[in-house]
Amino acid sequence: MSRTYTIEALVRGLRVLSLFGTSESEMTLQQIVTASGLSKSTAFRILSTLEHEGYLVRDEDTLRYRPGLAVLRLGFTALSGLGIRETAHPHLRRLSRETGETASLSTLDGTEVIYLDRVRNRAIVGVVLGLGSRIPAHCASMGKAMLAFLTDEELEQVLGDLAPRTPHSITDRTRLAEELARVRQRGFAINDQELEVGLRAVAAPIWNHQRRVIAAINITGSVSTISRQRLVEDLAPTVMRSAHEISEELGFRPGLGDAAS
Amino acid sequence: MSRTYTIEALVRGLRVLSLFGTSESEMTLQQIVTASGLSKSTAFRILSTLEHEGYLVRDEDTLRYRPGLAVLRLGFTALSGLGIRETAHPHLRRLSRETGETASLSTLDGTEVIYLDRVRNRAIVGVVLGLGSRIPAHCASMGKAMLAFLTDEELEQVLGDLAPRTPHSITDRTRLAEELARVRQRGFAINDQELEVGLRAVAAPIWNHQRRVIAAINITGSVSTISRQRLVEDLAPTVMRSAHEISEELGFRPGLGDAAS
DNA sequence: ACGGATGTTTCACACAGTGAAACAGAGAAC
DNA sequence: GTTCTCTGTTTCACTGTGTGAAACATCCGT
Repeated sequence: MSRTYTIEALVRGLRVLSLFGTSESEMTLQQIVTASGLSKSTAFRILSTLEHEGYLVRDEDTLRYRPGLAVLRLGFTALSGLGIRETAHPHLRRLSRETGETASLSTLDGTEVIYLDRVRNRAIVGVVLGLGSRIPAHCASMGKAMLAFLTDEELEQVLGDLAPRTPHSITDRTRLAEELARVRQRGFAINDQELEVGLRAVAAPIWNHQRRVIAAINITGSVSTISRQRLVEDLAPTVMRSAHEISEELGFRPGLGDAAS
Repeated sequence: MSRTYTIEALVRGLRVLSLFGTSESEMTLQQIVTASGLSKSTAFRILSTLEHEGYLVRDEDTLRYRPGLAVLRLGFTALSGLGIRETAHPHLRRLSRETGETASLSTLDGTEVIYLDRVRNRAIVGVVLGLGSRIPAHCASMGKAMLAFLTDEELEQVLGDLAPRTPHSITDRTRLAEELARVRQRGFAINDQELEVGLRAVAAPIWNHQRRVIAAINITGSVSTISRQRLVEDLAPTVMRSAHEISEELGFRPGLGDAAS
C-alpha cells in the first residue's frame, strides 16, 4: 500500500481522535496511552494539540478529555454535504407517511451500516437519536441490500466474522451468500428480527450515475404492525419504488447488464 | 502561549480538515493550497493521509475531496456525549408542545452560537437541519443570553466586529453592552428580527453546578404568531422556568452573589 | 500541436517529533 | 502523619520524518 504519502504524526493524531468515536466519549491520558499504544509523552502532546485546536476539550476537574465543538462542525457539514441525504429526505417522509412506519437512509462503511437520516412515524422527536450510529451490515436489511451488490472481492474484504445479534441473525457465510443472491434477484432485502427481536424491516439499494450502489433505504417497524406478508407484498414494492426514484434523481439510468464507462 | 506541546504536522492536518467545516464542503487540491497557505507537496500528503484514515473521501472523477464517514462518527458521538443535550431534550419537547413554536438548545463557541438540539412545532421532520450550524452570537437570542454572563475580559476577547444580519441587528458596542445589562437584569434575552427579518425569539441561559453559563435555550417563531407582547409576557417566563429546571438538573443551586469554590 | 492549468513524484536537508527517564502532585493505604 | 503508587507534566538528546523546491506527468481547451 502507498505508505509513502502518509504522514505518521498526523495519522497518530487522527487515531487518537477516533478513539473518542467509539465506546467511551470521555477518556483520561492513561486510558488513551493503553488504547493507542503510544508513549505517554507522545500521547500527551497529541492530546494537547487536539485540545489546542478545539477538537478535544479537557475537563479541568477530572482531567478527562472529550470531543470538542470543532468536531461537531465537521460532522454536520459532512452530513449536509452528502447529496444523497437531501435527495432522499422527501422520499423518506413520504414513505413514513404512507406506511405509518419509520423510514431510514444509510450507507455502507466497511462492515458497518451507518445511519444518515431517519423519519419516524410518531413524528414528535428523537429523530436525531441513532443518526450516525453503526450496526453490523449482515444483521441489517439495508446492509444486506448493499452487500448484495458488491463484487466477490469487495465482499471478501469487508466481511469479518458474522457475530449474531439475535437467534435469527445470519452467522454462516454460505447462508449469507444465498441470502445475498436472493436479494439481487428480488431487488430488495428483508430483515426478520435478525438485528433485534420484534423488529422487521425491508430495504432497497440506491444506485448513482456510475451504476454503483452507494446507499440504501428501508422501512422498519414492530412485528405487531408488520407481518411477513405485509413486509414482502406491500412494503417491499413501496420501498423499491422510492429507491428507484431516488436513484434516478441521482442520475442513475436503468439499463441492461454492465455499463461501459 | 504553550507552543511547546503542540505538534506542527498534526495542527496542519487538522487545519486542513477544518477547511471542510466552513464554506465549501468539496475542495480541490489547489483550493486547499491557497486556502491553507501550505506548499503543494505538504497539502497533498496531508490530504492523502486524511483520506487514508477515512476523514476525507476523494471523488475519483472530479478529484475533489469531501468529508468522509469517519468525521460523522465523531460528530455524533460528540453530540450524544454532551450531557446537557440529554438533560435538556425533554424540556425542549415540552416547550415546543406548550407554546406551539420551535425550541432550541445551543452553546457558545467563541463568537458563535452553535446549535445542539432543536424541537420543531410542526413535528414531522427536518429536525436535524441546522444542528451543529453556527450563527454570530450578537444576532441571536441565545447568544445574547450567554454573552451577558461572561466577564468583561472574556467578552472583549470574544467579540470581533459586529456585522449586521438585518437592519435590526446590533452593530454598536455600547448598545450591545446596554442590551447585555438588560439581559442580566431580566434574566432573559429577546431577539426581534436581528438575525432574520420576520423572526422573533426569546432565550434564557443555563447554568451548571459551577455556576457557569454553559448553554442557552430559546423559543423561536414567526412575527405572525409571536407579538412582542407575547414574547415578553408569555414566552419569556416559560423559557426561564425551563432553563432553571435544566440548570437545577445539572446541579446548579441558586444562591446569592458569587460563590466561593 | 501547443500552452497553461492541475495533480504526482523525487530528493536532500534540517529540525520537528520521538521515547526514556526524571519530576511533581494527589490520593489511598496503613 | 508518612509512605507508596498512580497519574499527569517536563526535560533532553537523537534520529527519522516531515518539509519545500523543483522536476515530471496529465488533462483540457483552443
